[in-house]
Amino acid sequence: MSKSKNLTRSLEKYLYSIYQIIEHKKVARVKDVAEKMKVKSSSVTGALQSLAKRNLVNYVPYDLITLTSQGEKIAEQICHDHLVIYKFLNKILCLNEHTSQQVSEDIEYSLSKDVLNRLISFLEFIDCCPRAGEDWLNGFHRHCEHGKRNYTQCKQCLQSSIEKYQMVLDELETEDVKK
Amino acid sequence: MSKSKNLTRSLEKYLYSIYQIIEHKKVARVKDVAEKMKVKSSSVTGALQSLAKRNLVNYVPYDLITLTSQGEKIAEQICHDHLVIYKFLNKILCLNEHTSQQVSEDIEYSLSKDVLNRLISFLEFIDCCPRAGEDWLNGFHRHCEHGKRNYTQCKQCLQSSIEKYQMVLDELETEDVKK
DNA sequence: ATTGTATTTTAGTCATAACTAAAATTATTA
DNA sequence: TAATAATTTTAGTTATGACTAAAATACAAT
Repeated sequence: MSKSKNLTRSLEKYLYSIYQIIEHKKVARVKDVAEKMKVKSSSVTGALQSLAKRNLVNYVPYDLITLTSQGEKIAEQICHDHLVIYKFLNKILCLNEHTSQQVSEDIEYSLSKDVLNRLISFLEFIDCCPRAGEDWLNGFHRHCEHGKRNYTQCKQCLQSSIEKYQMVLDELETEDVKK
Repeated sequence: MSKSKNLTRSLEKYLYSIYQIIEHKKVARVKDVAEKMKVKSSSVTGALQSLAKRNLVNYVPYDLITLTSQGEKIAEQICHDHLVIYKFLNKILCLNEHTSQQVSEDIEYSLSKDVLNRLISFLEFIDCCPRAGEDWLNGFHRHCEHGKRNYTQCKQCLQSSIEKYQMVLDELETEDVKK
């Protein structure tokens, strides 16, 4: 019933933080959330009351914090979306773990399902397209460092690509024959 | 002096909207901003007063809205960042213009210079790496529609890639000889 | 069990950023 | 130019989400 629509960005972050704390430390207390979110405990209480109204956490004053199944479902979704963006930033754009983590948390809430699905597809495609893959990404990372095209490396890359593609073609041929 | 640090997300959006309106219609009035931002005129007045305090707009009650050179500089930066994200969403992820526009506006404020620069590099790389380019992107767009790898198309793609790479290699060779 | 420390909550404040309704100003036109 | 229409501003309200300070509760330790 109560859609995630009503959830503000701030509350989503609280929910996600609680989920993570429970994952790591088994139980979550107000203090943990306050520390994680760099916020005062009193602010956490306010958020908990809001989340409880929306049936996402079981709020009992002075007690440990737990998520309702609904809250857990949303947190898992957030977690998943988060990971997609993290992977894109870290694996494709080759940003360090810390930056990727940070940015993916900030960004996530403003991305629609459309965009997230395209990112997932893109990650898949990089993995499965013979023209992309690890070595191609390494090419990109060199490009980031050196700026412009390096002729020697470009030649080497294309030569080994031709060999690799030939092999993939042979494999595809074999699979075709089997059928 | 007064850094963009003080600028809230909301005010940045106002600044950007004003900039765009001036670009398109030569002059900006409160009403235009209100319409563009889907907000009441009274909210615009409040924002203008805030922006004026930060020396980003020249606010004279009842008069036309103009940007200070400082405000213009920031707006241009926003515009630039915006375009980078738009291109990534539209050209690489192949999202339609409307979605790309929408999302890039929402997202932009949560991306650091690091990320934006990497996105720029990535767009450049897609353009200049012989293993990527238009036809490769088309491959990705097919992948988005069909889901998994299509053997026939994969074969065709690899075969024509081999030919293309050979040509690029020849070109590189020629350039090498010149030197 | 009482005292002292931790934690959590309540109550009240502040800033942002939207809103409505009414007043003020500017523009239009009869 | 006087009246009407359109625009803009002011004043006051609301919700979110942070904060502080003080009160309430829980936990530990003597």
